[in-house]
Amino acid sequence: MPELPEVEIVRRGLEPAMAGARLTAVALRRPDLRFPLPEGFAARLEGARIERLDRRGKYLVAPLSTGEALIMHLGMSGRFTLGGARPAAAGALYFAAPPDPRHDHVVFELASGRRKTRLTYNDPRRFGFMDLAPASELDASRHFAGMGPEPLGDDFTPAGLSAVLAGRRTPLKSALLDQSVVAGVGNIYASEALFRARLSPRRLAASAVGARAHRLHGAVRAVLVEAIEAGGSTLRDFAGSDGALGYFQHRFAVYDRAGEPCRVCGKTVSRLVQSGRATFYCSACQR
DNA sequence: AGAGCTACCTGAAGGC
DNA sequence: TGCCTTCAGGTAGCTC
Repeated sequence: MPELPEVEIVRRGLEPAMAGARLTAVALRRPDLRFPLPEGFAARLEGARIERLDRRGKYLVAPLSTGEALIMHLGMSGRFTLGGARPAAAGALYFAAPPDPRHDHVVFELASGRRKTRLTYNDPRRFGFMDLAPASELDASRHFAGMGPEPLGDDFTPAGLSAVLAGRRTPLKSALLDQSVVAGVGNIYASEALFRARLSPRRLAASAVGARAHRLHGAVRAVLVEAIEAGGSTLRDFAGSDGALGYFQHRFAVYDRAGEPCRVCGKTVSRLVQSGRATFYCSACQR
């Protein structure tokens, strides 16, 4: 489900409830998500105060008063439910979903002063995962070592992008999905960014250097910023913290639009499969 | 070393 | 209506 924009929307929704709160209890419905949870997971969390809620690529990272950080990845279908009061729209994060015993895997009890909140992690496909790592060595942790620059940060530059693409003999679309090239771009926004950059997804990555990399750099940033501003993309059931649905999907230029006319030139949008994932593009606009 | 495939797991949607 | 197949926003780990 979530790529960088959706994870960022979730982060913004959860942060007010999580930052500064204390974890008073952690309940595990099963010993693993996609991977086994780390040894003593609940015990290492209980009693800790959450300092902040950060994002790195598609990961959420919560540094704790214990010196460890809670690392969370939503996989394809992970979602958080905050509170326990009223149903809202179905979503990745919403207040008070009905209990789902089959897929509510982790339940955090939070306390801020005398206010208590429940945060539930639900994940039908169970591709998501959680981990703990020393907060001071996060960059070296197995999840973040080798991860590329944050696309909205200063470390992501046209020259840097050009340099990493230069050595890659893989289709440009596949390179964009590689989290070591740039963090947080997934299948939707890879197609969308390539359309904006007018670059073919089939083009060899090594050929997208110089001015082309410059265009791609700008396109990646623009599409991610706009998607965040739109509250993310709601394909099935993603929603923000207040239950609001993202609406960026209405602005897709090519994603999931195979057979429909290109919004720029009118030619039919094409679909192909690269590295096992669907790619959408306009063969007239993108070269 | 780098690139490409498969596995992982469940639910939704489409075809018949 | 129901059964079957296909597809889905993720990453890790295996092959070549």
